[in-house]
Formats: sequence, C-alpha cells, structure tokens
Amino acid sequence: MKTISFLDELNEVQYKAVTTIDGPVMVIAGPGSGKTRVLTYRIAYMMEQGINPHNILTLTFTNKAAREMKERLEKVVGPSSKFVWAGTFHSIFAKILRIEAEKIGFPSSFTIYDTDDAKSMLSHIINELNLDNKIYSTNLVYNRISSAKSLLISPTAYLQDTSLMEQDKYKRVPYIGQIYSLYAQRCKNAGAMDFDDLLFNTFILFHRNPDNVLEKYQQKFKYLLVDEFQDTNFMQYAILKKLITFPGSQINLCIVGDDAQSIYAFRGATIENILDFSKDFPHLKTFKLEQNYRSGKFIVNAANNVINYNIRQIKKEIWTDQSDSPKIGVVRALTDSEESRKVVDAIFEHKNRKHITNSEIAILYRTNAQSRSFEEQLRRANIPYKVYGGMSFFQRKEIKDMLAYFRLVVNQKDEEAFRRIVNFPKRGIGDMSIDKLLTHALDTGKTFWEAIDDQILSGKAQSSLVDFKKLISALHQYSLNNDADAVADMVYQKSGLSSHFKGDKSVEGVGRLENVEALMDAIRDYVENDEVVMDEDGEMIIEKSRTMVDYLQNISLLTDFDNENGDGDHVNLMSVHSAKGLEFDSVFVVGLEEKLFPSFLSLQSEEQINEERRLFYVAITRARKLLTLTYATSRMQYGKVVYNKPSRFLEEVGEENIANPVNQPRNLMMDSDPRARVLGSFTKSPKVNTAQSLYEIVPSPPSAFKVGSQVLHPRFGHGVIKSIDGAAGNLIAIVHFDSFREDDKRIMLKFAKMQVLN
DNA sequence: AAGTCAGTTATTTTT
DNA sequence: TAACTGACTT
Repeated sequence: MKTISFLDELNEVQYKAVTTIDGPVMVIAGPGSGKTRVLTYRIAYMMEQGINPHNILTLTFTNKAAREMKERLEKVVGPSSKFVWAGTFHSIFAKILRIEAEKIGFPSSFTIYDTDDAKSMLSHIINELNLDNKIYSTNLVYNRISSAKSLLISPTAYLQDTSLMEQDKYKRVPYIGQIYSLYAQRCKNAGAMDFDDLLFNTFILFHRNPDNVLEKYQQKFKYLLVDEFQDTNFMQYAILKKLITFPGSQINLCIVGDDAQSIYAFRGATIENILDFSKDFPHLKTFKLEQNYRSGKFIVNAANNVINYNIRQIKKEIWTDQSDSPKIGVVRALTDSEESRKVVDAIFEHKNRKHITNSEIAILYRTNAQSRSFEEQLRRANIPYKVYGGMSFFQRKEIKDMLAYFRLVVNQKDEEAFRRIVNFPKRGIGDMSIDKLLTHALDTGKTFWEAIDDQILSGKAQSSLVDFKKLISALHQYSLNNDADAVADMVYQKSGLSSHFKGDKSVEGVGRLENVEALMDAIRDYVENDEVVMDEDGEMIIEKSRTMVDYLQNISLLTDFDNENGDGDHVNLMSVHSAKGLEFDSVFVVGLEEKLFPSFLSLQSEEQINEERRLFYVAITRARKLLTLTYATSRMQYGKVVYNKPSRFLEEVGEENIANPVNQPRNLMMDSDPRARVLGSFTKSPKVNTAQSLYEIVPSPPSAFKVGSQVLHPRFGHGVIKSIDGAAGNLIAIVHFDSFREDDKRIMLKFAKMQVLN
C-alpha cells in the first residue's frame, strides 16, 4: 500500500485525532472544523494500519451522514470501504436484529412501525381500555413510552416503579403503564418493532445474551466510531458500553461530537453522555477541533459570544483565519409579511450582485409554519425554492396503503397493516365489523386470520373477509419465491389497488396515481440496482438483497431528506433543526423574536432556553459568507396579531459583529409596550416604505441596452438580452432571465425599470 | 359509509 | 388562521 498522502491535508489536532487509534478517544468538533474529514481519514488510516474493515463499526444519526461518509471513504480507500459497517444506529441494529430476532421471540421478517403506525396502535389500545383520548392523547402516551424505553425501562419495570406510577397518578394519567404493557404485547404479537424498539430490543438481545450473541458482536466490532455523540440517549450509550466493555477490551471507542450543538434533548438525547464520557473512561484522550474552515470571522465571533451565555459546556474557542467576509446583517420588519419581502429582496440582491446561486441560499426558521410567507414572496419573485420537512413521501396515504399491503403480505401478523387495508379498496367491511373481529381475536387469543374462520360476522362483511384472507395468503405464497418488484406488481394487480388508483380521474387522484407509480418504479430500481457484498469471514453477509422484506426494511428507516436528488437550483427553506450538518454561502435566520425563537414553550426553564441557544448557535454557524438575522415587531399568529420583543439572541451576537448599527436591536428592546413601538416607528425611525426594495435598482436609459447585455430586472432578476427590435423610441428587448427556464420575456425598454450590469 | 359542521388546538423531530 | 377531530347527518 502506498504512503499516506491524505494525512498531509490535516491540521495538527486533526492529525492526532486521526492517528490515535487505540483506547477511548473523544473528539470535540466545533462547527465547520472538518469533522467528517477526520472521521473518514481515521477509518482510512486504521485500514492502512492493517485493521480489517470488517471490524470497524461507524454509527451516525442520519442516513445522509452515513452515506456521505461512505462516499468519502470510498474515494480515499477504494472499494474495500464497502466492508466497513457504517450506518445509523437504527439501521445497523435493525440489520443485527434481522439476523438475531428469533433469539428474542420475533420473526426475522419483523415489521418496523413508524411513528404513525405506533400512534395508531396506541390509539386503538386507548379506545379499547375506554380511556378518554383527550386526557390520554396518543402524542403524550407515545412520548412517555418512548422516554421510558430510552431509559431502558421495560413495561414490567414501569408498572413496578412506584415513583413513575406516582408521577402518572399525579398527572391524572395513571394507566400509562398499562397502555405501555399492552402496546408492547401487541407489537410482539404483530411481529413489529417501533423505532425505539430497534434499539431497546438490541439492548435486550445483548443483555440476555442468548447463545453468547454479545460476544459474537464484541469480537466483530473491535473498533467503534460514533458521530454526533451529543445526540445519543441513555439507551444508545448503554448499547455502546455493552459492545465495548468486556474483560480484556481495548475500549477502541472514538466518539465525535459537539456539546454546543446538542439540540435534541426533547427526544431524550442527553448532553450528560458527552459531559460524563471522561468519567466513564478515565484514560480517555481528548482532541478539540477548534479551527473553523467554514465561516468568516464575524460569524465565528458571534457564535462564540452566543454560546458563552451557556454556562455548562466543554470549554473551547472556535477561531477562523478568514477575515475578509462581511459583518452580520440584522433586518427589522414591522410585520411578518414585510419580513419575508425584505428577505426576498435581499436574496435577489445576493443572487444578482454577489452571484450566489439559489442552492447556496437558505432561509432557516424555528417552526415549519413560518415557511408560508417566504414561499409566497419567492413565488412572486419567480425564485425557485424547496421546502424541506413537512409531509414525507412515505407518509402519504396512498403510499402507506400500498406499503401496508406489502407489509401484510410479508408479515401476516402485522395488525396495523391489516386494519389499514382490510377495507381498502372498499370491500364492505366497516369499522364496526373490524372492531368486532379484532376484539374476538383478542378475547380468544387467536390471530385475526383464525378469528375470520369463527364466522362471528355475517353476510357481505364475512364473505369479503374470507376472500381477503385468501388473497393475502396467496400473495404471501407468491412473495416467498419472487423478487420485490414482481411481488409489488402482483399485489398491485390482484388487490384491486391498480384499478382503484387508475379509476380516479380527479386532480388529486391523478397525483396519487403518480405517487403510486413512483413507488413501483422505486421498487424496480431497488431490485435492479442491488449489489451483494460478502463478508470474507463468511459469518455474516452484508447484502442488499432483492426481497420485499429487505425493501421494506430499507425504506422504513428512510426520511424525505434521503430522497433528495440534489438537482435543481433552488433556495432552501427549512427548520433550524433540519439544517444541522448543512452549510450555505448565504443564510437567513428569520423570526428572531422572543416567544418564537426562543420558543414560548421553552421560556420556563433555563435548561430549555440553553437548548434554544444551542439551536441558534447551530443556525448561525451554517453560514459561510453571508448571515442575515431578521425579526418582525408584529406577527400574525394563530389568527391574532402578536407583538413580541426582538429575541435575546440578537443582543448576544454582540454589536461589534453586526453590520448595520441603525437596526441595533438594543434600541428596540426598550419599548416593551407595543403601542409605543408602533408610534416610535413613526417618530424616531426613518420612514419605512414597505413597497420599496432594500436594494434599489437604478434604471438604465433605453439606449444603454445592447444585445448580450447583462441586466437586472426588479421582478425577474438577472438576465441576458437576446435581441432588440421595434422602432426607435419604442425598443423591445427579448430577454432571457435566469429564473425562467424556457420562456424569454419581451420587455419594453422605455417602461422597464431595468439596469444594465456590464 | 361518506359527508358536513362545529369545536379544538397550536414546537423542534436525525430514526 | 388552518388543520384536525369528533359528533352528527344523509
């Protein structure tokens, strides 16, 4: 193997973090400090040192992070990168469970319940127990159960824990424990695991250790790397410890993270994991990556200022040697709609004067609901955009219905899937009939398939059920010997789904058909593009197979972000949470008002405010060159106009980092009475003309326009003149604008407020 | 079984 | 405001 050239690309700390392989290592990686590079090169270095890639396990939180790492690793070490186990906690553990499920009483074809499935199951249980679903809301119950699981509390343990039971009693929800217990039973009967179960059951598997299964994986995964460690919860850390702590272990565990970027405490992530890591492993070596390669100095200074308001943290000072980038812009607007107009004006400016492409621009907000006004303005300005988050492809009803068929065909015990499709397309089996059947099944301890034979229903419903049973069992037989695409086709035809979707000619119906066809294409793709990688020690096979079971596992752990094909040059709109790990040339952090960012729900406790602050820290460190912070003095919220103070975070940025001191938030902070502020805007501040653009276009005379001229139009943006015709005094230019792909515009030069750029 | 209407309730969400 | 739920109607 040739000498290690890639190590030259590392700074001193990065180099040490990459080459210190044995024993526990903690890498504290500030934003933009080359974290992914360190992770990839560390693996590459390990492989060069002769470590077998089969023995390396890398855990990330998102599929995207995992994919990025694998791609970069392949560039450095070539095809042998495939032998490294790299994936999300959930996908890696799902893979292990797929192999070992039977040891803990699950079928290896177990179904993965997504959040919707889990909540639906819970709501059925809550109804069956005749509990008030206003008090026992599925969200509340789901969250309680989820946090119990992440603390490794089993249903039995929950029911025996007096303090938990007291708590629930005090909160007037004493039956949470019972619901949890029933839920766990029902999942087991259905051969299903929810997202938390993928981790919980992995822990159970390692803890009970049937057939010494734990030793098998301890042997296999000799080297562990964990990314975004600040986002791990108690359960994840517990599993890691199982894998890495045993007599004679070298504790080759490398964790990478940044306590300042911990923003998922509300999902059970515990910042203690990273803060206490050194207590658990006293011989730990710590490396701090403090040089920021991403952002200019004002952004970095601002980030340091902000995070210093959080007392409890691992001390570090981020620095950069990029000193030429501009200060941070602060924009004040009177209303939320003015805010979006000003932002779009500024985007216009960035695009045309600073030549930043759409895809290098992001608008980040605290709540998804804020996207709307920005969408409206971007549409009006003809700037293409993409909103991230919201309903994912796999959450659409038609897709879930299709998948429910596939799931039931594969795993006939899947209760949620059964409920979903037993009467879809309509077969004359109403809710009453389904409830009757399932209650009978529960009472007699039979499966719902067996319950059908007991003929507790009559007429149409009964005969339809019998037909449905025959259909599913025939499809199941077929699925045993056929690839996923063939199974999908067969299900699509035989179930009546095909004629159902094709028969709907409404606009929505056509859209649904498109989605369904897209799903069928995706399955075909999956089967055709498969690749089988054999593990050389023969024990385990990393395999991308072609069965429906595999396809379902694959997609159930995907999110919409993962289907991003990256094509199209659009402005990016997303919540700050989803922006984590991304970077853009120009970033707008909007809605910086008290009660919005920080959220009103976090105002009660200091720790929650700290999390909001870390969130703000994440937001501003996404920016490479340009950062603009905006707020509105009034905003429409829930149909009412509210007046919120500018966010405390605006002050914490430090005015030395802000470009336009006129808009200094501090001045505004003083008027807390809304009326005073509105009055103030007339008397003290310069007049605000809402229609006026932030960045004025100086119209050029008609004579200034030539064929080939670059122009700036107030509404259409940057363009090039293709030709000019018409009589003198009434010249008409044919202009191709960047924002229009096909149609060139005819612009009358004597009227247009268009500026020549060159 | 499907449609209508009033009442209710509002974060963030890698998997 | 708007999206969702649950009760009630057809």
